[in-house]
Order: sequence, then structure tokens, then C-alpha cells
Amino acid sequence: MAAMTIGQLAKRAGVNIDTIRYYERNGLMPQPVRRASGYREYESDDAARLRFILRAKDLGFTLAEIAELMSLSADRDVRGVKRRAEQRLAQVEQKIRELQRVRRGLKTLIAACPGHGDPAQCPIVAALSEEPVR
Amino acid sequence: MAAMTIGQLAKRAGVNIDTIRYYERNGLMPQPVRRASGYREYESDDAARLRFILRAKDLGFTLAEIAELMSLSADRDVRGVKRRAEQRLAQVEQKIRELQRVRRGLKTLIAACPGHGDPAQCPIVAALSEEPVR
DNA sequence: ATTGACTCTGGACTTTGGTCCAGGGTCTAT
DNA sequence: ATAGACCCTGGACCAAAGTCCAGAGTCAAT
Repeated sequence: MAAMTIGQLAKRAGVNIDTIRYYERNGLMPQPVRRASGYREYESDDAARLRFILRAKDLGFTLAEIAELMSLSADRDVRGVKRRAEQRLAQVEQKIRELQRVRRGLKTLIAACPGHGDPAQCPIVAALSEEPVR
Repeated sequence: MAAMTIGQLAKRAGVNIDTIRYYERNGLMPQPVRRASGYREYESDDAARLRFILRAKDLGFTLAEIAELMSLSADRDVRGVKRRAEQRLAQVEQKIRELQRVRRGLKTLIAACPGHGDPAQCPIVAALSEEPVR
């Protein structure tokens, strides 16, 4: 019920005021009611919507994906929402695998490096110019 | 020994020709010898250097970090190189943990979503507007 | 009524790692 | 000698997700 200004909403959500305007321009936040002065007025629904965006962002969705999620949700397309979440999960798992590969590569190099002495003995220096493992 | 043009080097390394010029502008690749015509001439050392850059990039180093690695390596500072590799490893591990958290979040939502019916029953739609777990 | 904090708009700017283009010169094979 | 492929430079442009700014108007408290 309590109407808020954009500054209050921003503070409450812990985001920059310009971020909210940016989301509005990009269709993620609604065009809010305006006072006679032009000031935006937000309701608690808007705060919920902003939390939705931030939570989804935290889960790694891009803003474009979030817009799509909200559109699916508005269409009551629960299946579509679930599908997008599954796709995102697959991406995350792919990225984890990739980073695990990188981790193995780094660990191998670090383990073999004496950390002192002749650079020619350091496998990091040497290995970095070998053929990539890709 | 065999001198190459930039196009040959690019093809051999599998990168865009402009990427090499870009690396040169940013101090990652050396200013090569020029022919009278102005054409760049590369030696196999340069190919090794380019591989170094690409391999390090593959391990997730930024170009700035790669420049630093090369500078350390040129200073024969093996300890410094190892330290950077360890720091990068720590970053990678941090990122993996973060993605694992994201994965858990997504899995929880997906598991609880029926995938059909009333959107009010779908925890993805609902949970996304709750307080972030951060 | 004034002050200080707040808000409005439109547009410019940031970062990273390139990619592309135009308008010119060069190289190589025929 | 000429075509076609290559190379040169400088600068413009791209994505993503904001952030910042100037110049103007508004709000709340004193």
C-alpha cells in the first residue's frame, strides 16, 4: 500500500537508483504511476518484481533471459519457466566443468613449478607456450 | 628461422589477423621487424609468444594478467609467476563454488516445480521474488 | 521562504576483447 | 603488366549492464 519514491525503492533493494530506471527502459520494471510532478511512485508489487529480477540475476540469468522469464510467467506458462530454468542449469553445469578443467591445468603447472631458480626449469613459463590442450 | 607475414601467423595460431595487431597495440605481442613495405615479419619466437597468450587466456587470465605474467617471466621472476598462477587458481575455485551454489538453487527450484498447472503452485515463479539467499 | 535533499530527462561514458571498414599500397603468379 | 590476394593505418563499432552527468524542477522541514 505504501507508495515509495524511486530512491526509497532503490535503498530498500540495495541497488543504484539509475539501475531501476535502466530496468524500466529495458522493460524489466513497469512504467510506474507518476505524481503530478513527474516523480515515479512504486508499490510493494514493484519491490517484489525488483527482487525477482535481482534473484534471477543472482542465479546467473541475463537481463534478456529475465525479461523472457517474466513474460512466460505473465502468460502463466509454467512449463516454459521450468524449461528455461533447466536450460540455465545446463549452462551452469557446463561452465563448472570448464572451470574444473582450468583448475586441473593450473594445479598441474603449479605443482611442477619449484618457485625459484632458473626460469627454464619452471613449467609454467615453458608450458604456457606449448600447444593448448583444448 | 622462417619469417612469416601476419596473415600466416594468424592462420597458424587460428586467430583473427586483427587480434594480433590488437595484442601488439596492447603490448602483449612485440613490435615486429618491418619490411621496407611496412609489412610485419614474424619469427617462430613470435608464434611461441602468441601461443603463450592464447594458452593463458584459455586458463582464464585476462590480457592484463597475461601482460604481467610475461613481464615477470622476462624478469626471470619464477616466484612471481607461480604466485600469479596460485592467485588465479584461487579465483577459479571461488568461481566454481559460486556456480555450485547457483546450481543448488536452480535444482531446488526445478525439483519443486510441477511444470504445469497453476503458476501459483510453481516455486520458480514464487521463489524468484523472495529474499535472495546470498 | 529558504535550504538541502531528492527527482526528472537525455545522453555520454565505462570495461574487455576484440572485429570491421575504407582507402590506400604491395606481392606473387601468370 | 595485371589480377587477385595480401597488408597498412586510423578509427568506428559491438555486447552487457550499468553509472554518471548537467541543468532543471520538486519536496519536506525549519
